[in-house]
Amino acid sequence: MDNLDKIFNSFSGKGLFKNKVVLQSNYTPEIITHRTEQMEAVATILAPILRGDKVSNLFIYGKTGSGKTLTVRHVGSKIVEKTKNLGNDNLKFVYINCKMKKISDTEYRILAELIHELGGSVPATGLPTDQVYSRFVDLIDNKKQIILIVLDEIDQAVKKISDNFIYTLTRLNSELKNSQISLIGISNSITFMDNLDPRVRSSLGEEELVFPPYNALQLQDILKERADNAFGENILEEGVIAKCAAFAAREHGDARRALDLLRVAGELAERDSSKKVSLVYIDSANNKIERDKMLDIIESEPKQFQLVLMGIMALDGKKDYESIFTGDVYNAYQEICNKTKNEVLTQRRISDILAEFDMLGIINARVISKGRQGRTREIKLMLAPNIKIKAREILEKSLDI
DNA sequence: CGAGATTCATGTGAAGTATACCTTTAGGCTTAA
DNA sequence: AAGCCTAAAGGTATACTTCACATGAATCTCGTA
Repeated sequence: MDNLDKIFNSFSGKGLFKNKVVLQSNYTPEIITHRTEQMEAVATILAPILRGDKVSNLFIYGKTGSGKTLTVRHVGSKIVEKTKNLGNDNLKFVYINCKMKKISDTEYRILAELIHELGGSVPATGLPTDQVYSRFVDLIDNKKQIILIVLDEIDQAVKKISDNFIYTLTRLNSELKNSQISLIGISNSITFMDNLDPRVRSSLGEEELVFPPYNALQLQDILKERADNAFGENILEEGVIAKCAAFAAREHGDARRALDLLRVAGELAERDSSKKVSLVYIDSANNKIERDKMLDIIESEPKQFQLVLMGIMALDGKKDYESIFTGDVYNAYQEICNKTKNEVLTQRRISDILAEFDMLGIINARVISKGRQGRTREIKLMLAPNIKIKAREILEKSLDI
């Protein structure tokens, strides 16, 4: 039997999964475990919508994977359903994730996305921003309705743009004759509100809600709940769920992470044509997730960013480099540009690119002063060895080296 | 020997430039009555 | 005459450049004990 047969066989038999969708991150379960309190709180705040009243703006904190998005969407869709049952269609529920790079990292794009979600359309660029606002107003204000806008990862948006975007949005209410806008902001940084314009803070923070992270036991409950649907009988080895929960609990109780772990572990086991998901698969799953995330980021980076990264990788690990400095990176980068016939950018720009890599966690850079030898960034490549190799392959392929 | 002054290599902010799109508008051409 | 197409004019976003100034500790300088 050759390898292909083996691969196909492992898929043709009944796999380990009964229903894999349940473990995917965009799946919305019917029952949301350990979040009843928060759901009720959100519901209470949103309830006035049923009487057609405007509701307070809501602000929600909580670490990633603490069920914020899930809860809000769930309550949102319930309330939309409810209003429909009451014979109204005067509620629009719009969910926007400000972090998805393609969609929204400028005021313009968020607005465009908003309009798009509401059934309108705007070009990707070109209009004066205030024109876009007036289009938005036109679109909304043609009848009496309530617009409930959820801005997920709002801290990202504010960081990239500025907080008067939110201010404008809240102020829009005074321009609207018929409809009303309510905002729900979701953020995973607790400190986010602190450095906000006071006016914005007071208008956005009319109601606040904190989602505490799940602890390991709660994570276990969530995992069990879903694993029952996702896997067949007796597929999971004893302690698998506990281990997933423990891993995720270590990462500030990230439920999404826990589910991913379980799913990937299942996939790996299946690929091995194992009959069971055993504990070791969780470790490999953990590595794989880490790696895939990084490699995805690297692959989708623009060309110049990749060139810079290539420069860093060329220096990384060389004996004569105790630590890497901006100037070294710039030289290596120039060399690579010349070799690959790419345009060479200024050092100023490279400085910004390095700062962005730092944000992404691909490198760790800190500004140090070397006295007479001036000031510079001390750069460390933060990729695990096995990732480095893969990353290099990806870069070479994409840069055509 | 110690306090300031210097200095280096870059960080960082502001403002400007080039390019790629977008809308609006006006003029010219086609078309149908 | 109405309708349609096209090109020019006037905007914006994005990625980058240019210019100018800010930094902060090792090192130098020089007065003093």
